[in-house]
Amino acid sequence: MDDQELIDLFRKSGFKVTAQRLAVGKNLLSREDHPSAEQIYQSLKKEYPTISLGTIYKTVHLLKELGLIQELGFHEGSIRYDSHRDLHINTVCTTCGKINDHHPKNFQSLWNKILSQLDFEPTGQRIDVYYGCSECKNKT
Amino acid sequence: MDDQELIDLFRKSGFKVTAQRLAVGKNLLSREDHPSAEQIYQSLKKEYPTISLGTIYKTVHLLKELGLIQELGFHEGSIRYDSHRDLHINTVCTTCGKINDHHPKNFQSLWNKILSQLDFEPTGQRIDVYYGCSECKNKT
DNA sequence: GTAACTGCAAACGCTTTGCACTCCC
DNA sequence: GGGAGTGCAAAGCGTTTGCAGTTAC
Repeated sequence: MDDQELIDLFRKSGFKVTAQRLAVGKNLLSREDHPSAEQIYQSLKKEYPTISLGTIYKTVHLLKELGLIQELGFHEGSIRYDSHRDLHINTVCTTCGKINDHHPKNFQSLWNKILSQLDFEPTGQRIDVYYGCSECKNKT
Repeated sequence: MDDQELIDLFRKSGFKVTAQRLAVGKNLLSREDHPSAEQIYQSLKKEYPTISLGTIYKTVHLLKELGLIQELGFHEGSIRYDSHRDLHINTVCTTCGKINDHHPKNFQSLWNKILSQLDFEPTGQRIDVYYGCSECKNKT
């Protein structure tokens, strides 16, 4: 999704286009990790020194309403934001908390086989796999 | 897991056996839903009027350390506890928040096919499927 | 011009922590 | 008897809310 599509989406949905919204939207759509609100805030406040954490939260909720991102809650109390709405696995390092997307081969067809046995129509999913990443293992 | 096994597990791991720990453990292992700490507290305070929410949290962390339960964080900020450590899908109603376990046929073998493509050894997983349950749909 | 948005700070809710008292072993 | 565990209340922390000032359109 390029800048213009994002602008059009905001307008089409009846929301004003502001520098802050574009910044948060572009940031989230471009990064591969799954940042927390605080991390988004940190990475934007150099370019937008007056942006506030409150605005990050409000914008992130807006992006979620628009279907652009998914919220992933973790038990340490933090929420991470995932802009990749296609079917994928989140690989989560249980030590450092690093999260990455993963797309196994034939994943869609295998997943469909699993879903075909449910007696309802799913509206979405969240699939996490936990492990210890190589960097964390090497520290021991 | 019966009461004696739970008692033995506490002892074997070097923890004292108290009425509160047994109550929380038995409650969590016996129920099919995935309660929050508050829900566990509510269901126990009739029988144990002096039990505190703090003790629920401490006990739940202990049970997690012992590998008896899994913590599921959700973006509404709540944490739910799941005692079913075997491979399963959590079906989550996005309206009322109801969670149930689901065991599709051949799930283990399909899941193994997916995992075989990862380049690391997973330590666990969390699989949620979101939907609108029939009760919530009927309300509209 | 005006309704929506931002930034700030206070409020919120769930979870954790500290500590004196209690109870298991 | 002694150290681990409980219960209470206060503190912590990420998130939400309220509102005066600002900005998109």
